[in-house]
Amino acid sequence: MTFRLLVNETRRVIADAVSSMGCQVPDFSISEPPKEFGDLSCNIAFQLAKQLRRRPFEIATQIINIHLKPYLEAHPESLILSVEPHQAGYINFRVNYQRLASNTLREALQNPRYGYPDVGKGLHTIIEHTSVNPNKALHVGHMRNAILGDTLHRIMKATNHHVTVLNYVDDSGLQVADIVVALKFAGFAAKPPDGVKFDQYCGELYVKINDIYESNPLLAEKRKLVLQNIEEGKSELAAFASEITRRILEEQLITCWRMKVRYDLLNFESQIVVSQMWARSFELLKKSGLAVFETEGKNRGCWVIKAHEGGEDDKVLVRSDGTATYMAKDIPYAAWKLGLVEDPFSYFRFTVQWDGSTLWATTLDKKADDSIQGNPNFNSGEQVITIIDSRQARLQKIISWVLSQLTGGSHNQNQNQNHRYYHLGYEAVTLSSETAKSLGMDIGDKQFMHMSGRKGLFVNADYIMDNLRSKAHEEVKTRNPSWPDEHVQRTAEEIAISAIRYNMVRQDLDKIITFDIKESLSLEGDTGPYLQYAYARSQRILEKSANPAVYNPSFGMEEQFAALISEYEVTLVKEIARLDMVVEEAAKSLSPKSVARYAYSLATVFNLFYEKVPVLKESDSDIMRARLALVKAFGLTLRNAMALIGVTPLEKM
RNA sequence: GGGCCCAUAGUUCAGCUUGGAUAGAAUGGCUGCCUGCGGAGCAGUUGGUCGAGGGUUCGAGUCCCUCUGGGCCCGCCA
Repeated sequence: MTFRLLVNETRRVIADAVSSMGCQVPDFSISEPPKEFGDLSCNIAFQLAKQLRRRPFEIATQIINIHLKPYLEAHPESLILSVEPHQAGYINFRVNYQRLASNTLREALQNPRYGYPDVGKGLHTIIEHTSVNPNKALHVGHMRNAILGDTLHRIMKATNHHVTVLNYVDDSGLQVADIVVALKFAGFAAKPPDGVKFDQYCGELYVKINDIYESNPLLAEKRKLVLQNIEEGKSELAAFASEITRRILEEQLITCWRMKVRYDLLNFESQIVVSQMWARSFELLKKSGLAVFETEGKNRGCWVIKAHEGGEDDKVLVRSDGTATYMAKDIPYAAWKLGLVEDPFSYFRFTVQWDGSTLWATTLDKKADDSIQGNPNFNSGEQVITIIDSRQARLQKIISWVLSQLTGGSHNQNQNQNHRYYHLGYEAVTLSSETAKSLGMDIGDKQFMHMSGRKGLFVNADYIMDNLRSKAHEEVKTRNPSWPDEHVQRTAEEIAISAIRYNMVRQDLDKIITFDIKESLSLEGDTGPYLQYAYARSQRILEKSANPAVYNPSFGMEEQFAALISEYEVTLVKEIARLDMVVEEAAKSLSPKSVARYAYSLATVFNLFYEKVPVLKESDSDIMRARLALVKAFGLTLRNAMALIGVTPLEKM
């Protein structure tokens, strides 16, 4: 909190100074300079140089002498200690470090929600992620989606958004029919071999049956029959299909929960289809003039969305035979998320998840409704974020535009702040040349290969987690030979999950992740376990300190924080002070990676402190107490940052 | 043909939204540091025409334009 206070004060003081000089206040930045120049730095003099036709250094000197120094004299309570001009033209500030340390550490020690600013003010935010077709097991590409979505959910929740997480289940498509054909008509065993999860088994059948279609037109015919049955929804085949998708879905959820991902609601496509939501949405589109019936041209007889910007084509919504296209089917769901159509669903408790929360599911059976007491209010989001890979960007852009028209705002100008639909896209996870080779694909000179579920070219999510766990198991075992194996297993699993979660969020969304099985096994350097290790180290110090009460803030030891003056302590305090600004930025710009970056940086700064500054071996007991408080505050801060990215704090590892 | 994204050290990436002080990590290679609060760590060293060219600016990795290379998208499929 306090770093923000410092920045705010600095910004305000400078703006006041400039306007009292009779100048227009231009855009200027407050940033952290290389440390020899101070704690904060301002470029205002550069920005004014042109307007005033004078050298930046002169301007900086004038601002300081005439305005800033008198301000500091008049305000001894300021967080700013001193201010200096630099030849180059910067205005450099030094912070009143004792004040910063005491404010920061007190806050970090006392506030369990330290670093979680109220950005959302309760804004209802709907996040959809995962949404894997229920015909296969998750692969590493799905992991990126689920982990990204879950991390975003954690960040939004921490910043006081009222978050609802949706997982969309497309249970009525061709991919589902394929599994039914494989099990019913192609002679594959109904049960997977021992040790193979049902979703994984079906994923294999999906590959095989698609191969078989090419040489067996009879089965291809069966596929059409099955699809028809599924869509009509009454037959025994349809019941079988829904049984299969439910079983696959349950297996997929086990994998997701293993990654510490959670949801609030499952939406089933089949129910959206029969709920009449499409018909209602279509009425809305017609009424608003967004859907246009074509009487001539290549789309004659279709309802289309007209192109509204360059480079786009008209988009067919309803074919000339009256059926809705794929994109059209997404509109009612999106409209439902925003509360633009009446909610046709009842809700029932599907199951309880790993974190104790209830996972709900939609149903059209009113008698099955569990939601009478305390209506969960899943839809009508004020802000809707849909996480799908960037290949869908074009369609999502159209949907987003259509919805912005329906809510009466201009999407681009955010005129309607209360109904916002965002597509959060991210680049693909591809396989490295080495990993592709291990799957039997030689890709020659290419750097990477795109995965394909249908061709069987993918790396299974559970396989990766198992691999990581066994690697972590070895490491834990050698370091803790006396631990019971069950405890080693549990710890190894936590390390594995943290490693993969960190790995999936640490880089930017628009960067392709080239997944390499061997590289993914790293537990050193810029990884999740690095954070856990720094945390565990801090906890060992606290555990070994003779009197745990020494870091209790109620001892009135704030003045003692002034003893934390080595550059390592100062750097650590300043890093701790930054968390809430980082989290705010992450929530506003939907940027999970910023939190990962920060956590890594915080852990690095602590490791440096750990190396250079003795705590338990310090002979001055006042200084030791202050350092213990710093270590405690660090641990709490890192823990809060790790919680946002789903990296588990471990006492020992 | 049209649209979107990427290009920074051998490799994987920060930094670009909001231009500013010697471009930072990790990893790999080489070298040190455990009778010391946990060596999953720390330190040193190696390694960069910030894809190319132009422009704007007092100042460009960052903004604009062009080009090159790579990826994705553009159906009355889903």
